[in-house]
Amino acid sequence: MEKHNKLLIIDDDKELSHLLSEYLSLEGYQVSCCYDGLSGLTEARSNNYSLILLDVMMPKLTGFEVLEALGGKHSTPILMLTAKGDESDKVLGLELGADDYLAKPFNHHELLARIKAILRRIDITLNQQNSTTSHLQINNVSLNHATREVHCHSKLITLTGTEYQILALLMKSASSIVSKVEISEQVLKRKLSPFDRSIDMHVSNIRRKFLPYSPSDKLKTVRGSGYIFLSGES
Amino acid sequence: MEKHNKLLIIDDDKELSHLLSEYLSLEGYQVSCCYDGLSGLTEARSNNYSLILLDVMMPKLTGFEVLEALGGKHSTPILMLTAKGDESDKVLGLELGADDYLAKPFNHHELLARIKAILRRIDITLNQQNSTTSHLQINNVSLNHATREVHCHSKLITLTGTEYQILALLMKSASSIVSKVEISEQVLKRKLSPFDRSIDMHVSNIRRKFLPYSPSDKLKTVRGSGYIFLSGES
DNA sequence: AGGCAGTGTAAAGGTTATGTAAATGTGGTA
DNA sequence: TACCACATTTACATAACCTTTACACTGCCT
Repeated sequence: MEKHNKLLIIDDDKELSHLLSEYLSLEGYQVSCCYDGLSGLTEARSNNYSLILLDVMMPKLTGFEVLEALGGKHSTPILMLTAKGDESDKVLGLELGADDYLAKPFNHHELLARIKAILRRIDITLNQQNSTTSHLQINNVSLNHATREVHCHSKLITLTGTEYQILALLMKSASSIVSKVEISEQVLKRKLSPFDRSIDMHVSNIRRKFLPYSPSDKLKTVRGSGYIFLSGES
Repeated sequence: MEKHNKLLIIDDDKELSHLLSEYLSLEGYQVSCCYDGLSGLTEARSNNYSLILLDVMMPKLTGFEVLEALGGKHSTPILMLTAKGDESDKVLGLELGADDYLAKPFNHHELLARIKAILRRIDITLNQQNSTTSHLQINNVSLNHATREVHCHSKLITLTGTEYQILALLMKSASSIVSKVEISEQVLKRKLSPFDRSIDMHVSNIRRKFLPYSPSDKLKTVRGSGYIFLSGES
């Protein structure tokens, strides 16, 4: 993952921009400045920055107008930085798509902390998405929830939706018994009626599909209680 | 993509919690409350919430201690909400992993706007992941977002707008199942009604157009779940 | 041992989701 | 208006799947 360190400051107050620029550079950021809304908008659209610091009161185009022009779902996060501490302005800015809103004069430590917080959240979100692809692996059996694929000893096993859900449930509760009542309610979404053999059939089918790849039966029957996924054998 | 609407309030001030809870419920959020840091921490760890509102001054465990216990990279975003408006406290909270920091007493419109801003940024980050790239290529299929052209083995394939969007969505989410509900909402911009066969038709048409150029079917049906773009074959 | 309830599983039956051709609807354009 | 491109609906065939049935078997009880 590339590092987030390119910042864009859009503010007509050159003195403040330079101060900020200097401070943030020392903190390891690469800072560019625009001194009016119009050129700021163009730069912002380049999608070349990790975060934008945006002032409201500016010639040509106000910060709010820049926000609107970018549309509410712009990919670069925006921290508004303005002299007007008015509550309604804050709400307006945030609703127009800003990610944060800091009133001037501000503490530069707080600004830095807020910049870091926004960028950190993006990193966490991105990382999390990749690991969200929940892999459930026990011994030589692995489930991929995103693709609904099951592998045993790296061989693909094709299960139906119901079979997959039952296996997933048993693996999730590995080493503890799962009753047929539970399976019926959670997977089949119905009460278990006295002579319903569906679950037995599904379990039987799962076992058959695993047979060529696995010597030992992974799904153990607990007579009168339910089934259990065995974790502790090959 | 599921909706972000579960909030957790961790605050020992029951009156405020209830007020907030009521207000946020009206705004469409599903709100839970914890009245001390310890139970709050447990709930927070459940990973069951879209966002957490966290107070600092609490019995048993302070908000800062909760933050530290969660670790700086917790997946659930946290908005700190506290009576102490001290600058250094803000910085501390943000550095410990909070995403935002609002001092009591606060304007409830601002709170709502800040909640929305955080959740919106997460949505944007997730959606954006691949769609930013104007050129998407997987195996021998390539999309050019700018011209909306599709090539397979360098041969131009002409798709209609809807077909293109469906293919793009499937490719963007390559290697994970995309449900018909998602396709309907994101491409057709409407809820999927029970006997709507439009998506099947579009997929069928896409397949037909690819047929002359590609031996293997790239769009796999996952019965009962949706479709998935296969990446890993010729 | 005998009986019985629970289980394994092959086969049959029924149900639902999907593939696709064709008909129909729709919005834009000349 | 007629036409075109496209989206949607209809209709039917098919495949995938789930459930039921039937019978054999197992473990457990007396």
